[in-house]
Amino acid sequence: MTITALRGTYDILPPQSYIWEKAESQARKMFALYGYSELRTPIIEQTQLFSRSIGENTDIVSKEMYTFADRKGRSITMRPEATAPVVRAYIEHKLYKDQSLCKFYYIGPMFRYERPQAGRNRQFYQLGTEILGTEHPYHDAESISLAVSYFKSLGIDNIVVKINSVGDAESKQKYNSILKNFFAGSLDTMCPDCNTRFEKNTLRMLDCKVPACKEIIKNAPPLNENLNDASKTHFESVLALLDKMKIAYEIEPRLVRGLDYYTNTIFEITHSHLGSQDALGGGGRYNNLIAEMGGPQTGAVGFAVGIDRLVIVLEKMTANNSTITAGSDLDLYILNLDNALFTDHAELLHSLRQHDIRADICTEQKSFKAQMRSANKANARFVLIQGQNERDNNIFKLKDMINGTEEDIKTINNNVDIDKLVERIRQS
RNA sequence: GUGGGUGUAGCUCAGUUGGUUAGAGCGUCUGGUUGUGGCCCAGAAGGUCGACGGUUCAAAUCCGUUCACUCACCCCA
Repeated sequence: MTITALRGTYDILPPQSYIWEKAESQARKMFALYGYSELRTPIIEQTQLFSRSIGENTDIVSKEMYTFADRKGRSITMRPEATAPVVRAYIEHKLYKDQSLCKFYYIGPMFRYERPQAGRNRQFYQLGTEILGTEHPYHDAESISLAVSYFKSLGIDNIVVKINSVGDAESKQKYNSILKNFFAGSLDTMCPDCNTRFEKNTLRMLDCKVPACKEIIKNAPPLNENLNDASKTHFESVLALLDKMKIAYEIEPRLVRGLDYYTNTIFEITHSHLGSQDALGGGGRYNNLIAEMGGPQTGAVGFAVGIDRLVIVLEKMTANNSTITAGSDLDLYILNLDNALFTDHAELLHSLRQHDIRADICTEQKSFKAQMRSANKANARFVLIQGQNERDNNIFKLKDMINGTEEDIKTINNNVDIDKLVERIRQS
């Protein structure tokens, strides 16, 4: 039996890899534009980091983590998300001492042990940002506007920004008890999931899709009417900034996220071309996490984009119009017509590449026609032809593959004037 | 973890009520007069029919088991 990639993991082959490169390089451009610096954290961390930050009772921690014991019996987990590691690094290196505000971005693989489906894998990729050391509503709005601008810069339309506020710690706690009181009487008519959620994460009952539960949820006291003044003001400021930036959004009072650390603003960006896993990105504010993890009491906000899902959308776009194309074309392809000349050609190839000419050489001894076919397949702009005939006449032939013409390039002792040749190739 | 769908050539897929040597298109390779690509034409290579077991004179086809892929639930990016 041949060895295959693990379930939920996959190889990214060309030409698909060009789409990934494009998505990532465009992200780096946008992050630079908005003043973010890259922060790379390890893929493995102490298990505690995630169980404490994301929440012991969340789905991610309770059933989806890649956790194992290392050779000394320590519990190690492959990161299921990047916010906790970034916060850990922020605290570990006391970055809050350098400046009041830190703006970071990250790009890399994350791991969750789930059943794979459209747009969901066990090793998946995220790019995202975190702004640490701020409670200012502007930074909530900037996170959203950055994500939206990034998608637009890739030519993606049809995105929907969904936004909500879960309020600060005080509001969350208060609303939680209001909800418990409300649902307590109806538990026996609600689904098993809702019954466990009632104990572990009451907020998420609002998100249930079972029809019978929905009926009951409809009459639940809405989240946004139970925010305290500070939370309400913060949320309104965020919305006002989005309005100023002309970023469209939908307020989703039932939007709840499955990570415990969120406070105040939470948001999600969805796209209609995706399957049932339609969230292209999401994020929110976490004002208490840094303090809970042993840092100063200071706020932060961030978002993450699922690159796998983004690539799905981009692929569907390129199927219609080819905005993003593969780019492995050659400037020059050197034929191999006579073994005695091969080392000369290899030497020439080497110096052409040192002059930034994209070039390659045929190493197979096959027919002229077959070598020309290879040159054509490699999408070479020019083909360099030299067999014994040309060698005897002290020339190379340079064939233009677009119009089919050939010209002679003079050689002395089978050396060309490399600068002239480079210039000639660049002209086209 | 639960449920549905699908496994035949490198890729996309045909394959009759079980019946000779399992096919097509695309791709690959080689030719179409001495050393010239694309287009066209010809030919070739390439398969343990996902794996294992069963029924049968005979299985890609029927049955069982298993694995993988895929979609959905849960949840998330």
